[in-house]
Amino acid sequence: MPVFGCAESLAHPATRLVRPNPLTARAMADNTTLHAAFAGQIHAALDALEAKGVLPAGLPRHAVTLEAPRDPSHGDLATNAAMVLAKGAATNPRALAEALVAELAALPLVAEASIAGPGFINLRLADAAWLGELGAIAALGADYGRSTLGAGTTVNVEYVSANPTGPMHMGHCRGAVVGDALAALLEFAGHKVVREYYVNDAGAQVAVLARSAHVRYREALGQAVGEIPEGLYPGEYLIPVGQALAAEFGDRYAAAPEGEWLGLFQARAVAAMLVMIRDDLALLGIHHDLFSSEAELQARGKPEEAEAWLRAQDLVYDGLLEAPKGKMPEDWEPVALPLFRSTRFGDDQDRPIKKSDGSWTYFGADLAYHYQKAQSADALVDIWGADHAGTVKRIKAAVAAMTARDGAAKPFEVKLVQMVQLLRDGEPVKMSKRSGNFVTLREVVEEVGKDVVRFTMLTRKPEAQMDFDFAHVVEASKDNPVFYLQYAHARICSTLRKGAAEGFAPADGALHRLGAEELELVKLAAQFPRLVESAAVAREPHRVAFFLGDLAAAFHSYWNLGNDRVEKRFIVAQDAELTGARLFLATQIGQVIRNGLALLGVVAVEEM
RNA sequence: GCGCCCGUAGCUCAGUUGGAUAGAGCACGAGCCUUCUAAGCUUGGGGCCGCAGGUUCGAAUCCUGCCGGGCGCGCCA
Repeated sequence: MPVFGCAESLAHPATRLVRPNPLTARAMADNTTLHAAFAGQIHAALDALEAKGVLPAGLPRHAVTLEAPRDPSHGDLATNAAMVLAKGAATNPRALAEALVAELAALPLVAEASIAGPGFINLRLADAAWLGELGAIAALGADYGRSTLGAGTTVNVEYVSANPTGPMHMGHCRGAVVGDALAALLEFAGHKVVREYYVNDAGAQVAVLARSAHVRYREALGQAVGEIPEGLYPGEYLIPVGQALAAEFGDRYAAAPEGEWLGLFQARAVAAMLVMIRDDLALLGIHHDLFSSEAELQARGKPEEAEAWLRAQDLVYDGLLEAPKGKMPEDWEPVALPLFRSTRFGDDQDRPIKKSDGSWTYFGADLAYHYQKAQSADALVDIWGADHAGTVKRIKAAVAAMTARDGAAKPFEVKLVQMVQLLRDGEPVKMSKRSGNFVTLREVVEEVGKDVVRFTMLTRKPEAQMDFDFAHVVEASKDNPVFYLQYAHARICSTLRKGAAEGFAPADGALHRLGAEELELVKLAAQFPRLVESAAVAREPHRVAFFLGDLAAAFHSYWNLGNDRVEKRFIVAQDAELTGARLFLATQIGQVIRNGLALLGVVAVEEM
């Protein structure tokens, strides 16, 4: 991440960056992380070089980075400043690095500053710097890692948005979890977040739902309906809907023409489906702030408004729809339809916003819907299944066009979530849509548990395909990342319990007693605030899961030192001072694990 | 045919948005339990980062073209 890029300046206002020594107890209380503090120090050092005339004033610093080197032997922090700025300073990287090192080495918490390779500057921090971070974790507790990066701007995250025609199934699961974790991550990173669900209650699908409910309604009235007709939803979940309709309306609509009951049954059935969907989502701990109805959007004339404005801009015109590019339908005929000029924004062809019967296409309404969302947010994120990848360009085009209406176009991203293949003992689980025999979210959550489902969905980057094997995700071994992480936390808790039973409490009075191995653990945990920020910027919650895996591994590794060396155990009975410091360390590592798991919506268990 | 995603150890995947000698788990080999949970840890071998060019101080990462896999390509949603 650029030290002085725009994200960084949002997060850490200039006043903080120029503070002479941010690494003080007071700075810690302000939630200044070590990383942010040293970004400021480098800035200050470069200013000093400018003042001395070593560096020309005003060189762009956006490419300057400060990061923890991959190889810990290189030090705690590294910057490429000398390499990046050497050309502009008309000198070579090493000469500039030497000048910069002289400035940085003088800082109180820098133990060592050295030049490496082509001109990297490696900083090794004093132990006190890391021990201070341990104190910061304790002071901030559940807020450790919380960032001001988002600067209070509002991000609307739309996720799930499954058609309200049945229960949630596993096809919806990954997007639901990724969206929900992303929402939590953005909130933690300082954004206001709106969690939104778009209810497609206006299209052909919900008419089919209403007809299906009507069959179940007649069934509830005692009619023999036989097999559910082809093309309708056969699922048994509509039986109670039919019963409720029968109880409410008696036989009034049993033989009535469709026109008399379709709208009514549709509304009743959609409402019932939404109750069911919310219950299903609640099983995963997912709660949206807002359910937006497509039918309502249309009733308020929003698509018409959008069309009128787009026509005025010549972004919608009446034209001939191009033939589909793939396999050609036999009944294809060219028709004139109102088309949005998405080709101007890189799409392959212009896209219809209305059907030939005058009703809105999904896209036509969706365009107006996104404009509606943009009015109350600074940025939009949609989480979609990969099967909708083909429509990304048109909606991005539409949002760019529509939001330009109010000034600059709003940032808008579509995150595609790839398919999950369900396996049972290595064999694909067969799903037949025709019979309505899909694996529901509820079944899976009830079988393996909420935490397992959520964590597993986040153990892969969203755009990579994933297998979900029922046997593997509940396995109690280190092969299973959910378990591995929970086990680390449970170990910490059991250690604290045992310590308490023996009369020891965590204490920060003698943290200097902690050795090199303990500091390694602290250094890793201290990466958490920066990780939160980079994961939020990238909109990638899975990074939190991977970080926690690394932290758990480091913890288990440290723990096992005690196998061979009794003096490295957390509880050293004859040394209360050291035990207090170690238990303090354990407490704070546990805190970071909890904070990370909280972002993922996973409960940290205290014993297993 | 076109668009999007993916291609990294035998397998499953990370890779800090362009940084230093590309990492972890599984599997395979060798070790560690009188213990705060061995449900764990240590250690060894294993790589043309799909291929070929390009951009620059520097590429697994960015650009172009191929190859292979997945998803999609009606006025459906």
